[in-house]
Amino acid sequence: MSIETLLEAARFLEWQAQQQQRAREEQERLRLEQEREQEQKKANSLARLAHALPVEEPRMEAPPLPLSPPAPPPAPPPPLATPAPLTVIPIPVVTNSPQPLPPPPPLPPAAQPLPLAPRQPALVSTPGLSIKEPAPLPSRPQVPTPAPLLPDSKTTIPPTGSPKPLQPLPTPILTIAPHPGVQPQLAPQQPPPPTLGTLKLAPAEEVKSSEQKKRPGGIGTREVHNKLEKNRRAHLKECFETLKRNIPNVDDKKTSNLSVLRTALRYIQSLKRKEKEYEHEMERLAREKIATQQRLAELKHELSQWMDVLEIDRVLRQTGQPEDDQASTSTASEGEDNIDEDMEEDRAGLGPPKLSHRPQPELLKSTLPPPSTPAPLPPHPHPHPHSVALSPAHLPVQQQQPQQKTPLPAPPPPPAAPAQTLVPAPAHLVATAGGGSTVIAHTATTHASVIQTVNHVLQGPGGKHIAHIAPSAPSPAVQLAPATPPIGHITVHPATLNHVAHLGSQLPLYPQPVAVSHIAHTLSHQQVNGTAGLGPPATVMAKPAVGAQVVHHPQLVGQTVLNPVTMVTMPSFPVSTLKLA
DNA sequence: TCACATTTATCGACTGTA
DNA sequence: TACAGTCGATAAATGTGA
Repeated sequence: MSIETLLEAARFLEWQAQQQQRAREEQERLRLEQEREQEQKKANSLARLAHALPVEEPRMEAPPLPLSPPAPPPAPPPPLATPAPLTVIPIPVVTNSPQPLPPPPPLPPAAQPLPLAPRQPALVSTPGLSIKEPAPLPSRPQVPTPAPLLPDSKTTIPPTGSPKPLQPLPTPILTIAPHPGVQPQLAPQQPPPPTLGTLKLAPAEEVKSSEQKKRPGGIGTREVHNKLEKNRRAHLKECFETLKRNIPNVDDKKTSNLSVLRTALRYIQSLKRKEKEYEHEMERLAREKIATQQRLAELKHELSQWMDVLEIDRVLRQTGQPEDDQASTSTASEGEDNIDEDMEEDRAGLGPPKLSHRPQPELLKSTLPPPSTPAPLPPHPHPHPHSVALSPAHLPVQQQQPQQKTPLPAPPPPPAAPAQTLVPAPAHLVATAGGGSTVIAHTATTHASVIQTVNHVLQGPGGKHIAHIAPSAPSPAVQLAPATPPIGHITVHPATLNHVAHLGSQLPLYPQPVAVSHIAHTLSHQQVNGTAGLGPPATVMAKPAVGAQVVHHPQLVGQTVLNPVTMVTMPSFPVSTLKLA
């Protein structure tokens, strides 16, 4: 059992390779046979036809049909393809031969009323000759077409095992129909060429055997059985040879069947091992591919974020450059002159009508991240420059400022500020973010602490300058950007503060006085960057919402305020986003 | 030439299928 | 139940190396 299975398995593997070779051989042989038959035909004159018409005609017809067309060149290709079928066919041929024979017309003359006559030739001829010659003819045309090994192998297996397979063969191919009748005839002709050792039986003996065979329990059955057994052994031998051919490094003749089986077993096992190895390799490569793709996606995502940041910076620089000059570029060295200028600027920037003209989109755009990338910023591995401004690290700098109390003059309510002063200064903040201005942005819930910090820095007499920012509700900034998504980072511009102050005065949202403290004109970018000397004394402007107010902190005059402080109330957003302690 | 191994042939029994 | 096919046992034939 196991041996056969192994044998078949190995045969299947090899069968493909051998098919072509055998097909060629078979093709050539078929050609030779056809030619021979044709020659014989020709040799046999029409006169002979009278006697042998029945016998010869079938021969001629049968072979010619399949062979004639291929004979020139074509015949070989299809039939040749199936070597295995050859082995298979033989067995079926024998079995079938008896049955098909009776029907054919040629038989009647030679054979008696009994079917014995027809059977004998078929039986005798088929066993020996049929095994290789007759079978190949019909089978080849069929097999070649089904190129795939499996089908062939399957076909081959059943035929060998039982006659039934033969029937399928004839059915599929027209050639088969003639085949059964022809085979018996072919057998007699081919016996000489076949060279199969099986043909020991003389025709006469065959006849006897057939007759006896018909007798129940007679010798004929024994002979038939022997023939069948011989065919079976031949087929088995063929299979071993096929298997041997498919096994590499096997001597053609010095290996016994047993050694062939052992070698085949080892070979199959090695192939299985290789297959597993390749599968594992494929799995590994697949995993690597997935990991690489994930990494690529991450890098792309990161790159896109950076591109967004760079784009924002670029826009800010383009739009905020003037503001830098006006607001942050001013230095303490400019002295109180700057204060006046700032005041004027602030006043100019507070104009409500101007506010409407103010390019809010730019402001929003500069101050707020694009809607598309709102959330990512906080978690972003690389903190945005703006976020640096929020870093609490800046607060100490402010706290280090001299704590001098300065009376806060009550400035008159700021007139409507021109829109020009509202130039968004995010660029300024960005530029100075590294070590410059500090923007204190906070929500309503956190602003108090910020204010305290500022007050601490600006501790003035009476603390009148303390800014008070509306605790809740949308801040002016929010109003500026009502539809803005949650803010990931905050950028504040003095001009915005102006807006805040102004809006705070106008909007009823803040019943309480709203003030924005802005410490500006401390250091220019250059100063911050160390490219310029200390500027004029710092000034602190407190701009109460109700009645724009600029608070001048003389205590900061002459002080180097590295981090201009601006405070603004931002729309509420997760406290976690605030980096302020 | 002999011993051994392998292959081939034969026989009987068994199994599966129509 | 008959038939076809398979399998195991046995003997004969064949091939090969000492």
